Amino acid sequence: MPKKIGQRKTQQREIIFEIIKNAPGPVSVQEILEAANTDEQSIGIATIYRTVKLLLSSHLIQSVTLPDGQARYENAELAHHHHFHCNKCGVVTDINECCMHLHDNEVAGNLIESHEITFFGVCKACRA
Amino acid sequence: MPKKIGQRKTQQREIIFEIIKNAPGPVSVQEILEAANTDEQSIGIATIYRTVKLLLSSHLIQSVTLPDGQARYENAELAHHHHFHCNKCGVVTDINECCMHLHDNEVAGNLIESHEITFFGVCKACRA
DNA sequence: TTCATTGCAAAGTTTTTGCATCTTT
DNA sequence: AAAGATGCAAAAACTTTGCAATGAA
Repeated sequence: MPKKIGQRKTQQREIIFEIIKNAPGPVSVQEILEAANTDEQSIGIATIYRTVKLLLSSHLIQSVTLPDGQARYENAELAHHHHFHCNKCGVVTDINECCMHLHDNEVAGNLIESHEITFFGVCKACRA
Repeated sequence: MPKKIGQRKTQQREIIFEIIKNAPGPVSVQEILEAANTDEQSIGIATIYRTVKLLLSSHLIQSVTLPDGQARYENAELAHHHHFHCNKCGVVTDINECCMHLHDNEVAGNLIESHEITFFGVCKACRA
């Protein structure tokens, strides 16, 4: 399955896609910007926004909108999972367990095809 | 349970809270602004933003983020519920049943304080 | 060499803040 | 009268866009 990112494969696009793929949870544009700007490399904010849009329309990443209203992006190839949002530090991480068992695919007369769960609380690090 | 809105009860705060409470669904800041500015009354945008924050921190309203990424607000007194988003007609409805039983208030080392679930599928009307 | 892509800076949007004035208590 | 709340306008924050320079093919 060839991954096509725009019409040309550039260093910036590779880096941005890698950052999103390797993150422990969905990342915001600000988080991508910080990760993309190190001593060795530097990517402009406009490129980040443009690349995120490009990756979205190529279905290589997908957006996750949590109840905090902040848009975040994650690799589109991930298995079914949910998200945990720390009320203290704001970090969002993936939760691979799914405690919902939809034997019942119907709720209140509606046919359920999928679901998204966001947990809120205090993360492992903030509890310490 | 007395409802305290800030330290003073003002007309603006009453109006904004009423708009949110009486709306048929969660409303955005823009929608509140439009509803609050009629021939008879006029409320500034800064007051809307300030009041929404105040109502949120007083837990009189809560924010809901629909798949369009826009932040919306609803009365917090609605019982614990979730949302169903119809993939066909786009309508969002409340789901009053909660099939999640968090006997376990810890997941992957994180302390769980609350959760939100969004179901996606085909609504009752679209199935007909 | 060609032309898509980048980075900067300017322009749009959205949200917050400072401050003088107004209103609640 | 005192102190919180409002409205305006300015400022800050967040996104998008134009354009000359750059770099992938």
